[in-house]
Amino acid sequence: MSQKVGRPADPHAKIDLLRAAELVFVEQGLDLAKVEDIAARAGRSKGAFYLHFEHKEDAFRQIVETMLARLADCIDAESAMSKQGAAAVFEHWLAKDVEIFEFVWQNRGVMRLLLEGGKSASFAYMMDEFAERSRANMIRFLQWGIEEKMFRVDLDVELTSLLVSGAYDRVARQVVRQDTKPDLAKLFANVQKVLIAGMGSPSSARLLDAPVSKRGSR
Amino acid sequence: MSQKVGRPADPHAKIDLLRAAELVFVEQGLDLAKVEDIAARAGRSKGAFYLHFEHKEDAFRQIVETMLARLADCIDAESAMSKQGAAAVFEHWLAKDVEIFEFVWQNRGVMRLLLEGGKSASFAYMMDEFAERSRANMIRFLQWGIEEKMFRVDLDVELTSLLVSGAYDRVARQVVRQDTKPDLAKLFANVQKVLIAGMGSPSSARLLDAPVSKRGSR
Amino acid sequence: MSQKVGRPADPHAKIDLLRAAELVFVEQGLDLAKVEDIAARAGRSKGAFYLHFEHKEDAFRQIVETMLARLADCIDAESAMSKQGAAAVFEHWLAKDVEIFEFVWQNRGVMRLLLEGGKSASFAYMMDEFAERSRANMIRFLQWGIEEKMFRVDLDVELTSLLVSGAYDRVARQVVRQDTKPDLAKLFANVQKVLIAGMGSPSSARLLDAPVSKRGSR
Amino acid sequence: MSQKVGRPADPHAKIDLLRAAELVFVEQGLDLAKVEDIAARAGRSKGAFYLHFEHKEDAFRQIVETMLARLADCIDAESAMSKQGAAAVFEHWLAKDVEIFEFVWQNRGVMRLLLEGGKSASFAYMMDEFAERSRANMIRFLQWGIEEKMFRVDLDVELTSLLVSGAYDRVARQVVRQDTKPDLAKLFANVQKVLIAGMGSPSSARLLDAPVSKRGSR
DNA sequence: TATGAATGAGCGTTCATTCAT
DNA sequence: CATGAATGAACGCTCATTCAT
Repeated sequence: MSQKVGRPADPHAKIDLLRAAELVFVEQGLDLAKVEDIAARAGRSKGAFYLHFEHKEDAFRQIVETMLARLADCIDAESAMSKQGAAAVFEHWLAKDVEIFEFVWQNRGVMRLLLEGGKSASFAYMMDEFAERSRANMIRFLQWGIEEKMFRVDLDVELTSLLVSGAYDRVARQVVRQDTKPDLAKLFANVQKVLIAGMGSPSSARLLDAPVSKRGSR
Repeated sequence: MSQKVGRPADPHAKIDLLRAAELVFVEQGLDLAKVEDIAARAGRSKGAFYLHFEHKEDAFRQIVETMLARLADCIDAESAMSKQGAAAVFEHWLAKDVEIFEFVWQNRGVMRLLLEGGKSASFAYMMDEFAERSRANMIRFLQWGIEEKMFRVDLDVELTSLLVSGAYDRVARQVVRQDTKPDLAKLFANVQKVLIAGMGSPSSARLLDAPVSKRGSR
Repeated sequence: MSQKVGRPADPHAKIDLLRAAELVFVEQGLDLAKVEDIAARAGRSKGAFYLHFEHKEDAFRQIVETMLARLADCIDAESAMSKQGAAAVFEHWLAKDVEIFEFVWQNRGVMRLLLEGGKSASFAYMMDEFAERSRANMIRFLQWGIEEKMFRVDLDVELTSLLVSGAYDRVARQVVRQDTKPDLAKLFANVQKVLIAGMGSPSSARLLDAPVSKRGSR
Repeated sequence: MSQKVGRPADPHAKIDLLRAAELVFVEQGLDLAKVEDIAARAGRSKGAFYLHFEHKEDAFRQIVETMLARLADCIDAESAMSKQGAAAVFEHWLAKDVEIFEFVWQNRGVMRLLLEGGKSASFAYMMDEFAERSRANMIRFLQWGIEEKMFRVDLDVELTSLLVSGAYDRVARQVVRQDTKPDLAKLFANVQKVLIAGMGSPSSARLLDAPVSKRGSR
């Protein structure tokens, strides 16, 4: 039954290495990170690193993919679109934002790496794919919201999705740099307000409906 | 005071080198760019490069700083705040956006490098500084706009400036990747509309004014 | 005296490993062969390898030494010198050649490795020792053959042994590369003919007896 | 006229490196030779090595190719086949051998490397090609010699060329190992004698003409 | 000033060998 | 005896920077 199994694999080895790798990648970026540093930080040998990863990029990919997959789960799951009534939708949307950014905060090391471009050419595609996916998500949501009369009928969906995801992006960048966890509930309640109501006062908003050429005719 | 001016070397050398460096940095990223390539592209020698720059990063810094300085000029110059009336302000704001993004488009190579993290560590700080500065600018503008009743009195200035600059950021990222120049005037007219009016339909907007606890009419 | 014999491990282990090692060495050469490959091919562990061999080179040496020892046995055994009459000697010599090259053919993998330099430094000495030994053998044979009037009395024994062993060497190299077994009997009958009769026509041979200075009848 | 040429290339650099490389390759074989050793022996930096060679193998190839090309020139030039009369041919052949082995002696370092298999898998092909070429040369010579009645009419050309080139090979191996230059003229006069006259006494030679089955019928 | 040859630190990866189980 | 995880020395090659001319 019991196979001769030799020195049993240290079950912490890979985890230690991944953790150390995350730290080093975050600090140095993929290209500048030294495998030796990673191994040393994990209290392992360089050889141990190559026992668990094909090469440096492999470790990076594993870290990033794992995190993005979990984030994607978080984002996709149970859409606000099933809710009845604007209030419920907004409430759910808010809760979702809080949940997502909770995750972002927990993983702020890698998230920061990703948001700042991976500091490396060859992995931008991961972030791009993810961004594409999120934006597609948002476009569906906006279209549904328009049909539900929750959003303005004349909303430019493409552009809005771009602006909104940009806005979230920046919030994420801000959050991942914070040393203390911000009050996410409050933060996103406000974000929602700004997004939904816009910046303009009622009079300003009305102004925009006039064609550009007429505006200056004060 | 320097008596001996003489022939100050080939006055084009540095310019040639900077131009070549920009191309190579954009193509390869800071880390992967080879000084030799830069020199060759400039039709100069490697030695000449070190006659004009301390080291590779120095050239990069000069390129980026120059560009950001010009962009900052573009942004700061003659503020919308001097205008009378919302319409005029919006018009000026729009013109400004177009102008800025015209510049961004012209310099999309380096801009892209910056926006995507330089494909390199350690230069994020430049972008950060620039972003900080732009955001300060925007905060001033928002505050002024609120006083002028152009923007909602209850606008969260800090947060809005964050969201808006994030939105612009993303638009910039989109623009620098395009192969053909987008219609900036149209683009930013729409951006303005979304920003000012928000996403929500009137009823939605009203809803947000109620305290969270009251929203669910359940 | 060792009291505890017990079960002396798997008695096949070393044999399996040697067999596998031979295959891998032949395929990859000493330097490029990986201990891991050898172990895997033998269906054993890397540790097992080091239980039986000091190090990689040790296994290689054992393989080669074993083979050369068997080949030496083959060569030394029951010399032609005991035969009566040139015909019997030649016949025996031929039979011996065939036997030896039969062995060479059977072990062409390792033989090739050796003949072509082991694809590796530092093992030439084995081949050298073996060659030295064969040549000594041949020198004795030549001297005996001269005494027996089988070979020319003026034969330069040293040189001839060199040339003949070189010739055999080359035949061996040729044989170990073949994909199908050559007709050894025919091959070595011809070899014998050439060696004994030389290349020259009778007139040419006579010519050589004249001193160099006299040859040109000019 | 005079171009700015920077630090002029040290004209000895490549030569020094080639010489050093030759030594190191001869001592260690291609695989075990360290670029660092080569550079150090040449009194140059590692970088200098890569200034002149693509990679280690490139240097090896240059050394070997250069030498084989010169040797091939030596071998091909002005064939014995143009001579009239066996005496003249043999004389020329002898002179040629001496010339070739003079060259071999001069280049005994690399020659030894080659003859012993390059101690490396990947360059055997060079030696093979060369050997093929030499043998083809010899086959032509043997055929011509047979027509000219210089060689026995029943000579097995294929086999003889193999044996003879093997014999020369071994002589070469012997020569390149010597510490003092052997008397090549004397050596090859003897080689010629053995090759032409064979080893056998006249009676032995006659014996071989009988079919194998009849030999033992004394 | 300008050149480009020369330098050498630096790093990813392999694999023979060791050793805890 | 066996196992196979762990170790770390070793090395080819690159390229930023220096320096002789």
